[in-house]
Amino acid sequence: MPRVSQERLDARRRQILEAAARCFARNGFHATSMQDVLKEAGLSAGAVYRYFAGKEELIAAVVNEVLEEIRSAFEEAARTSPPPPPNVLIGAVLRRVLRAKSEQGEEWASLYPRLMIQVWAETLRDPALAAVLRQGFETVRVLWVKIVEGYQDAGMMRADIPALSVARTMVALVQGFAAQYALFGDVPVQAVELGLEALMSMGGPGRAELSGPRDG
Amino acid sequence: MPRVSQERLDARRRQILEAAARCFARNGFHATSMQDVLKEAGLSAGAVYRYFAGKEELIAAVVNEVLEEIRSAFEEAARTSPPPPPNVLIGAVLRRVLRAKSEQGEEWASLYPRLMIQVWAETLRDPALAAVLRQGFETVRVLWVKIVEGYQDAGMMRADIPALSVARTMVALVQGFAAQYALFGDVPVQAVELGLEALMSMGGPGRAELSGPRDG
DNA sequence: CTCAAGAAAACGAACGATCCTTCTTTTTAG
DNA sequence: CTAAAAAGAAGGATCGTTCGTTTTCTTGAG
Repeated sequence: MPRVSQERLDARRRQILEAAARCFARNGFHATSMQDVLKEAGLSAGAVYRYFAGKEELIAAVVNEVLEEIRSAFEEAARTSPPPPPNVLIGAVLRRVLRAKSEQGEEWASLYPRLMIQVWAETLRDPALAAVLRQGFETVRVLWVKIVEGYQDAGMMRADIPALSVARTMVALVQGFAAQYALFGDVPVQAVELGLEALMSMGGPGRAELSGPRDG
Repeated sequence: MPRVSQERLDARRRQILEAAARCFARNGFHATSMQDVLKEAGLSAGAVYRYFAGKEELIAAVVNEVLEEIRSAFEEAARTSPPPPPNVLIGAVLRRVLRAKSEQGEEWASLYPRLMIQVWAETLRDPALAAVLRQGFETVRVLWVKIVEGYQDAGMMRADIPALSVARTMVALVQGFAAQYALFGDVPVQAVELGLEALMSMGGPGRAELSGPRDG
């Protein structure tokens, strides 16, 4: 049985996957050709097609890895006990995603944020992927809703606002900052942490006077 | 001079542009073929190529329209006097972008959010577009920094945090919510407004005790 | 008002290029 | 030495674009 060792197979597979991920992060799924991936991986077509049935499967593999990474970042941050305030929580998720370069030490810090945007774009044209993403966000939201309810029960936050809305807002903040990071790169995570902290310091504008910066 | 009337030419051009926008929002820039656009517009290749030199120019035109729309949404909201609190400001931007369907009454409410994501994806592979986007966000941030400084000067917000960080955070919130809207569709703008209002009610967690949900 | 003339606008088949994939051959590992 | 793994040229399909032809629309004369 002259087959090659299993770790060698796994290594080849990961080599291809990471090369594809770099290409996709650079040019998107549909603007990168198979030959781009082959060149980036330093392999031939025959080699790659032994590990992946086609381009779609390659895309799916990268997408799944990205989603798994992001989902786990949200969940790990949510597992922190006691639950940190929102700005710290959001900072933790972002740092986790940014730090998660390739499995090995890798160059590009914004690889996952970039891939995340590509995944979003792909989600718009693939209902099945949209369902997966929806499910993932649902899971995360459930976790974060509990944390928000914790804030409210402890009297740290107004309790007359649905926790779901707050959780969605916090997730949106993570998404938006990650997008900024992917697009412009030069944004420290501390900026959101501080920015949200400042917003949190504004105190509820009561229920009636939303528009007056001063009251008379 | 038997040329056709100018409005007819403009109408054709917009017909093509809107058809392309719908296709791009549905499938992304590089996964939609020219024939997809031709079919959506109900025109032939010869007709389309009389108005646009090629696919790249078509993409550029759609991209510019999207960026213009979003930029103006940010700027119009910033022009409100007196400056509303952050949650209202953000809500205004989002409602403006969501309401801006096609020039004419159109079907898809999430057309611009969808295109925005496609534009982000394209930005990752086009440095020139990245520069344009960076410039646009820079302009918006300047406007919003002034508003934030207004909050701080009025004593509504902690003044020891850079206004730039707060502005970036608010923009990130808009971006993130728009992304959620494009991806899942079923999110009312009110959710962010309320969510941020709740976050604003948390009161600054001081400088030392960030982790304790209760104090002893 | 009718109608023909001419130019612009639209058509759509066809071309070269590129894409993804396959398959035979060569190399490599056990 | 053998079978798996990798190579790389070739095939079929699709892409963006061009270009010769047809249709449409404006204009000016009758």
